[in-house]
Amino acid sequence: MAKVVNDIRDLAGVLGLSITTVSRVLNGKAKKYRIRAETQQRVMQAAKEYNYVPNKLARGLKLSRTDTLGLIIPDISNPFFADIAQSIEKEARSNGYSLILGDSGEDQMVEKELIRLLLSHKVDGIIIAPVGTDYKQIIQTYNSGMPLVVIDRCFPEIGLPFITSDNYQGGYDAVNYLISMGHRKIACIQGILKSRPTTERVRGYKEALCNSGIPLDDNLIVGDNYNTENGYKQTRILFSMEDPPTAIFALSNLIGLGVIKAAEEMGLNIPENISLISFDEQPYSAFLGTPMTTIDQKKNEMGQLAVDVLLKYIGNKEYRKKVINMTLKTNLIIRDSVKRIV
Amino acid sequence: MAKVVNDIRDLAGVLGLSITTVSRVLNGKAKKYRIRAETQQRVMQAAKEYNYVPNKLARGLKLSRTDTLGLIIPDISNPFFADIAQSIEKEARSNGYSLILGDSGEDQMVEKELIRLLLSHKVDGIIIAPVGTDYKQIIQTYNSGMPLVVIDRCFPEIGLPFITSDNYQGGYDAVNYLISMGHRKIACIQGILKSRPTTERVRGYKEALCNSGIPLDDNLIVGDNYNTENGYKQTRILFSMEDPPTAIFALSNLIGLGVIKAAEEMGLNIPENISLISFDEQPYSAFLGTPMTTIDQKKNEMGQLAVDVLLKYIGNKEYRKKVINMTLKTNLIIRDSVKRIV
DNA sequence: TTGTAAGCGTTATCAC
DNA sequence: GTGATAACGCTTACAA
Repeated sequence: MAKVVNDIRDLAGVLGLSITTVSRVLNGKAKKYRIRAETQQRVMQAAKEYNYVPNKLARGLKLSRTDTLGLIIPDISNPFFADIAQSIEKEARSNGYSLILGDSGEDQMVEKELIRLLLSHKVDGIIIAPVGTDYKQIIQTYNSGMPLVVIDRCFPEIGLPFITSDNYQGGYDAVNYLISMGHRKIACIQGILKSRPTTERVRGYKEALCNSGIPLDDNLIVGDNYNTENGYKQTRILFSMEDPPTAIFALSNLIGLGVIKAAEEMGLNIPENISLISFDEQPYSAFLGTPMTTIDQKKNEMGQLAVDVLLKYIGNKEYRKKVINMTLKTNLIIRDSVKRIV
Repeated sequence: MAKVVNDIRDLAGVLGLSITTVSRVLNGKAKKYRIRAETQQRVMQAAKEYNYVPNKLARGLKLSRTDTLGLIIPDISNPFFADIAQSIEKEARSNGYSLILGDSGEDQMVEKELIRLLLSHKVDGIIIAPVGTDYKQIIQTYNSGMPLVVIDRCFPEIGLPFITSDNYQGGYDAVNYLISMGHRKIACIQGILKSRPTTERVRGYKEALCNSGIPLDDNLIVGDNYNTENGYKQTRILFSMEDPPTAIFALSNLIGLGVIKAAEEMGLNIPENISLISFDEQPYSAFLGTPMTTIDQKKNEMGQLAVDVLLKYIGNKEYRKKVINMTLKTNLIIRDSVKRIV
């Protein structure tokens, strides 16, 4: 490896060929231009030998295509999003795309900044699980022509393509199960207030109660964040009431963990003193102090579908006219955290 | 917003200024070139109004700098790496860098492909938690001049900058604690065999035994992967022996989960029948069936330091001569998964 | 079957 | 104070 090759120009120089020919071979257009088999061989071999790596900046500038997707999520340390990110990265890569990752930290301002960054990096498309409260910039980005798919925290009212779980049904199933186990005083600890997963799960919660003729008690619908602290805090408050609920419906795995922490501190046993059902199945769900009854979401499918839909938008401008809205079934996993009461 | 501005050229056109002037203002070189305050105002305002986003491809091509870092990790669904990724993304962004994420899936071939991709995207630097067995391409990338920092799975023998936990001390502390609780027959379920965290933790394990005069039994050192399945499988095997260990040292949080699963299936109680201590503290560690005694690593610090060191390499070519090797203290968190025996 | 040259959107060098 | 222009590395009409 005597000469160092930084360029397609260098490579062409070494080979005594023109840049054009080298480029054609490297891009698999050899037969289209009837390039001699021997020439082809030599080019391929030299590229390998000199470890030539094409410059995607230059390529992108010329082709208006960077082979790069952007992903924005609210919290990668939440295993729900980590799993989604993993399936997205895998699906993207197997289609030849690299992934720029942004973690908004549930912060609207950071989300805005991240979108700008992705635009300036000229990503070919964006997958975003938004903070969930303000969609102005997202819709604007979409309308500017950028292929974009929303996951999890969707805004169905504004015609953006999205892929999400059937949060209504999940909420309904969870609460209906609690009711079938004899519970009537059921609390709901919400995630971010105006986010779709929260509103839909709460809608399912209400509908399940209603269908069983259980009157709604607004004092039992509490909280405003998907994180552990919120689960902890709200549980402490709920159980300082004179007539606490017999069951809690936690709207995320992290909230569920917070409930457990609070219960432990208060010397309350799950499910003896509190029944608990939580959104998001996790590897550890089965191994908790009380194996937890959960609502499982199809995270892998969500990620994969998001990429596949996005790639269709990218590959076919006409496809944009079809607005894709997918809703994925959830799955109730029954374990031991809900007690049958009389 | 009548005219759509895609370009600095368009922007200059709208303003009736030259591209040069606009570029200068936008890059904060206004006073250096003594650009009139009014002109400056007009440029800034128009950029905002027309929502001009600079093209980082063109910029990168010109400046040989993309404001982009690459991160390669073996498994983002492992919360240990998810946490690290989060701190890296945050630290990178707060320094003006975007992050390209690759998940190698513990696959050497994928890792190679990902490195190539990062190179072709012309990232300014790379942070990598390698699969851990083959470092040929990594060292080659480093030697080619690419700023690069290795985390977690380091190769201290080859002079690459790295940041890792003090895995030896962590292993020593864990096993020493088990010994102090009366255990003498202690199994160790390893992660990937030649990876540094495994070899170092095992070294700590051996040293602790040795210091207490407990003879080494190679049959108790088993397994070869950081995942749950390995923990499960090895525990099943260990407890099919006629004289099983009284304690298990699990070399990752996922392995620990596998141990729990196996124990449950075999009707064995933790810590009554098996004592367990596991590497990696997680949010759920305290809430498991038996709250788990763990070795905590400073994940946030690791991510932050990795970025900071990398940025120094990027900013100062001379800095390369200093090879940075950092080792972060671990922390034993005692809970209930280890029983005192006589 | 291969080569020449323009252009992608920026920034930096030189000129005015 | 401001502007014209070359160059970054690549792809692709257009030539030959």
